[in-house]
Amino acid sequence: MVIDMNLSIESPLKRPDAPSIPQPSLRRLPQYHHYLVDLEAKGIGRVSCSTIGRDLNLVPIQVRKDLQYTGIIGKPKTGYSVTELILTIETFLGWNNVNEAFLVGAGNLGTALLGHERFSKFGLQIVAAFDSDPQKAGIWIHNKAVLPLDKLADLAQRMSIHLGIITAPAENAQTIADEMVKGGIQAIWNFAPVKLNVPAHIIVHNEDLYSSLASLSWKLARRFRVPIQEREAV
Amino acid sequence: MVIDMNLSIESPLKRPDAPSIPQPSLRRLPQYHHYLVDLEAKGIGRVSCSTIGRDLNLVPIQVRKDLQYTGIIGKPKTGYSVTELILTIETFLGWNNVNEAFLVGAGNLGTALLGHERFSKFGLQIVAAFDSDPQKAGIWIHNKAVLPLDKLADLAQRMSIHLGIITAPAENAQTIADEMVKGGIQAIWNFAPVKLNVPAHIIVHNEDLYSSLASLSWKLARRFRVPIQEREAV
DNA sequence: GTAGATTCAGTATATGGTTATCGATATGAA
DNA sequence: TTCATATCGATAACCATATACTGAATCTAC
Ligand SMILES: NC(=O)c1ccc[n+]([C@@H]2O[C@H](COP(=O)([O-])OP(=O)(O)OC[C@H]3O[C@@H](n4cnc5c(N)ncnc54)[C@H](O)[C@@H]3O)[C@@H](O)[C@H]2O)c1
Ligand SMILES: NC(=O)c1ccc[n+]([C@@H]2O[C@H](COP(=O)([O-])OP(=O)(O)OC[C@H]3O[C@@H](n4cnc5c(N)ncnc54)[C@H](O)[C@@H]3O)[C@@H](O)[C@H]2O)c1
Repeated sequence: MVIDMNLSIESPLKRPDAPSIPQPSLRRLPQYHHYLVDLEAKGIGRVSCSTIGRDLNLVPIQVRKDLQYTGIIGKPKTGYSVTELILTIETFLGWNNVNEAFLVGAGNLGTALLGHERFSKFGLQIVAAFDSDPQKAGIWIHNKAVLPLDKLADLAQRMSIHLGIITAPAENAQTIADEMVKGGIQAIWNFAPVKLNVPAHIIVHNEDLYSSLASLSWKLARRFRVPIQEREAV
Repeated sequence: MVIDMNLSIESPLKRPDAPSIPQPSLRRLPQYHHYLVDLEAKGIGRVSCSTIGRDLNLVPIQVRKDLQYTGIIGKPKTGYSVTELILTIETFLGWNNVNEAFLVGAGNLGTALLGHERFSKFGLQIVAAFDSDPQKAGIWIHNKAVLPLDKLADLAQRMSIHLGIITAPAENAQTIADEMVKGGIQAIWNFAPVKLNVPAHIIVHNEDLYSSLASLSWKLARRFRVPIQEREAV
């Protein structure tokens, strides 16, 4: 199983396919992309790592390193073509090709994701939702059909869906993952805070908001608990 | 500004307060917590790093390292007391104290967060929402009042709110952050995919779903693009 | 056209986090 | 009690990533 929990919980037991780009760099690319799209909208044609670094609070060298992984080549003194750079990043990330996805768990979070049209700009197309709640099966949310869960495996197979999104309660996530695997889904974006047991070839990407919350609340707690001078010294 | 973008975009220009615990370890703690709560519910009283590692797909040594940061002390041969460990993690993360928060942007994502009661288990209490849309100001979402944005600064000050959550469109995020700072808010959980400019002492934690999506779609793209043998070799 | 400044690419070093090793200690069986 | 085993805590080695350095390329200004 290719686990990647927010960069931090990649299974150290086995690393079958070490990435050709560091995870941190990979995760910075969308930042650059967003920034570059802004630049392009402003009519700016070329940009250097120094400029990007200044605007995004990163050291220029790191920016250059990150961009190098995408294969872009820049010109000394002038930097990179903004348009070319955007395209290179999009190609590198596979944002030019559409990934059709099924979402399971049409609750609070699921509804939010279903309603997020911008995902389509980044190659993500949620084509249908599934829910075990009979009240929800049959309704439409943000123009997407909500179907009963037992239809998933068959449909995924017939529609060649490769990506599954889990936004159901943690206790049901494993069952849902099993169903997805049965349907031939290759990758799972898991918003439930549990470790999924899936076959080795399945890509699992855990999106754990509690991890973030932990980081945030720790910092906040430290701020109000620890005296200033001690905080600086740590 | 203490920037932490998903572990990966911490500003390298200045590191005023290096953490006494590595970010990855910090982000793993909620995992352990979740797992331990399960164990406790099953009536299991003691647990070792080996067991945790086996169940969570981590090497035991890493588990031990992570737990050591919290200050817990275990007993050789038997491991740690589950209850004590849970309490230690909660205390370490500040989950015992309540963080009251304001949320700005009562749209898709904002509504999902407002409806997530489990946050209260982890010390996060969203007490009110704000929205610039006059249609939304005045209504209630998940039992939380939605107020006009211009009330934020004053209310934050009077209620001593220290945490702000931004779930508004990217283009308005900066304005909202400014307003939060004006209201004396100390930390911002930012779901909009932009870099915020705030004073140095403000903690900013960016939650960038697009980063995750990038990581996921890159892996997926690579899987379908790159031949197997090449993939293994990288 | 040349000097100087800037930035790129490639290589090297430093840092921080992960993994391994070692001795110490608690438990349970002989 | 004594021995075998599992696990802890601390220290050390290792690896991935971040940062620094070097030389070449390009532009601007004179
Ligand atoms: N909402 C948030 O802000 C938030 C924050 C952090 C984490 N999460 C996580 O996201 C997940 C979903 O959260 P939510 O707030 O949307 O919950 P929710 O209760 O609003 O929605 C869950 C949905 O999943 C459906 N469901 C339950 N079991 C199912 C099954 N076996 N198959 C298909 N559908 C099933 C339910 O009918 C419901 O519609 C949870 O795991 C939660 O921990 C949510
Ligand atoms: N919904 C998702 O699944 C998702 C996924 C990834 C990222 N995001 C990000 O989260 C943010 C919100 O997304 P969303 O889907 O909830 O958008 P949304 O359009 O549904 O909601 C945005 C809300 O913010 C309000 N708003 C706009 N300007 C405001 C201002 N100046 N002050 C206060 N409120 C204001 C709007 O009235 C609206 O209610 C965006 O930045 C988006 O990029 C959302």
